[in-house]
Amino acid sequence: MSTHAIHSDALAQKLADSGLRNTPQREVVYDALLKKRDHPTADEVFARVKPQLPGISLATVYNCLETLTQCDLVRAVNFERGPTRYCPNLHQHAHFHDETTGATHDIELPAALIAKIKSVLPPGYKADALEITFRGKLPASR
Amino acid sequence: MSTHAIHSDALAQKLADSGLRNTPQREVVYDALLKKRDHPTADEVFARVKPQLPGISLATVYNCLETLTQCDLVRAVNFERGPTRYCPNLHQHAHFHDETTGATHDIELPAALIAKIKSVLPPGYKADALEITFRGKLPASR
DNA sequence: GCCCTTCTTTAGAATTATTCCAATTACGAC
DNA sequence: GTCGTAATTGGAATAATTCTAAAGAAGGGC
Repeated sequence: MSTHAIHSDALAQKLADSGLRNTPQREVVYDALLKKRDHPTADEVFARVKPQLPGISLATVYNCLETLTQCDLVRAVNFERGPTRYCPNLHQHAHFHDETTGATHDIELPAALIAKIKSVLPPGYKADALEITFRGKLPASR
Repeated sequence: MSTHAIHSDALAQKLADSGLRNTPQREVVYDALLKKRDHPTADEVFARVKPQLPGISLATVYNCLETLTQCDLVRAVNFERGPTRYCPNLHQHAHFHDETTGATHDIELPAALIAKIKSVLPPGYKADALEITFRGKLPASR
């Protein structure tokens, strides 16, 4: 079974779990995120799926991204006031936002560190989500 | 010397350092942030300063907040797609965003932990800024 | 297979937060 | 005082996203 098929199954499964239908639009949007993991914006996703589904609308892309986020297949990421970006990496991870290129890199976080960070919360605080973002410049040589 | 005067001096000083002028608008905006540290939006700041300076415009509030941020007197904070919020706490700290009330609480971070977090970055990555946000629910009893 | 209900998609209008712009207004230096 | 720059103002403009109403599939029960 190809990687694509595995992911496609995961999509169908997760959608079914939430009582939602699998549609061509949702498939191509999810596919686009998996194929190029550069944290695209909704607009960028729209541009990427258009060739495969010329009739798709931007509103649908927004709908699909929202649905995928709800199903925990995709994570929405925000950097300051910029447009929301989407990331199919479900692993708990941080983001490094390169100010020179505007690119975003995933930074894996050891589970122990995450636990340690959550432990600074005062008693009674319970975190459902933890968002960690670095901002900086990468040497141009990369 | 009152706390206010100290802060007012800090404002004048920092502005002068950047070759900027101190204006009544900048003073009341900064004052509003210091007086009620609940991470207000630009709109909220606008509403709070209006009584003291009825002629002030929303554009000016945005300008002042931007200026204060540039001078490192204030930090701009973003939660997902919401409006930018402003925080006069310059201490390195994280934010806890309470999903029930929408309130934001500052979480102080030990310097050692910050260092540890930064140390997970691969070689070559240099972080100028680090943003840490928790999202969750606080017991209603608070 | 057909009908009914529900879920999706679509195009375009509407909204929200923010920035831009051009025209005053206010300082500070000389 | 005058001049040049900086700051403020109101309104128009923009960007990203959401809303809305209508049309289009898709299953389930018969």
